[in-house]
Amino acid sequence: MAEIQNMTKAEWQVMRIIWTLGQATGKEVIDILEKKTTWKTATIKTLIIRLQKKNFLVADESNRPYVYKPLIAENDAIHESVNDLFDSLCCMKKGKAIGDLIDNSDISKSDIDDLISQLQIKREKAPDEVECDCLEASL
Amino acid sequence: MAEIQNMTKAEWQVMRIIWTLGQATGKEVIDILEKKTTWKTATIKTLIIRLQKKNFLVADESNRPYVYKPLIAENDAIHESVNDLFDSLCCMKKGKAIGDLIDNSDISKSDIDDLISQLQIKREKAPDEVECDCLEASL
DNA sequence: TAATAAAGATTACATTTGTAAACGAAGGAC
DNA sequence: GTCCTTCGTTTACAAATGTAATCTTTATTA
Repeated sequence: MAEIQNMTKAEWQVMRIIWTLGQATGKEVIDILEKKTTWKTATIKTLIIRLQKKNFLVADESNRPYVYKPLIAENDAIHESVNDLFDSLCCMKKGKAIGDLIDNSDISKSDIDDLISQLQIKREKAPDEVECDCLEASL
Repeated sequence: MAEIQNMTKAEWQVMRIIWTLGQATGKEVIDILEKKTTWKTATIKTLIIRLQKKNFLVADESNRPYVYKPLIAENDAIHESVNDLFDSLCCMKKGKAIGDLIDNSDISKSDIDDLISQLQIKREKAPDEVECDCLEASL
């Protein structure tokens, strides 16, 4: 039970809108995504339906048009997907990968401050070396 | 030309081995992955073939057994895939997402030091706020 | 050199994903 | 109340992916 499926990139775009608005009708999602993408209405409808099947969205059907609400918090979804990707990286490379992300992301001063203090604390117990695990049995 | 395809998670496991070894025969890859996974030999062979078709691997066929070599550097592949994921996140959330990754990754002291100084430099020009772009046309 | 083992190539098939058209039901306009 | 327009549901279909068996060629060994 509690089928863990994953969200595709296309589905993710739909979720972003609903997360940001808190909830949304199909039309709201469609209007926004037709500006952001080249997708047809029908495509977006399909994505909404798939998100419901995957239990990422639920429709409030008490009124029409239906109002869709997220069943997963944006932060949780981000946590899942980012860590899922990092799980498949060589653990020796993760530090540099994070550096690469920092390079390529806009981050606010206050977030930067948080990251710096987080790193300072982490540093105390950090190992001198992280060993590559690419050839080991585990996955 | 220069078809940009992406590496699936399964394919990524194959590449990790070849990156780590520098190059490898099919048998080497198979031996390692049969320990790490439940995949059958045939499955792993398929993955190797697909990686060749996608131009991530090339086989040196001058001798048998063939020796497979990467056509993309591990760091470049990591760069591609992490940034590709981050591209679809709400830009306001990226700082916290990085914090989450730091929490969940083992990072060596020296990598942490590098990250801290990188952040200190970045801080100078960092904005006070990063605006959410989830509803904007752009993608 | 005939038999066997190993390595590589071909084929297979279900599921997921991208992308969308067509169809049916509800609500609004006349 | 009938007609049109939304909105939601069903169906469609190709490409990618996970997962693997089988066939063929090369190498090894008796």
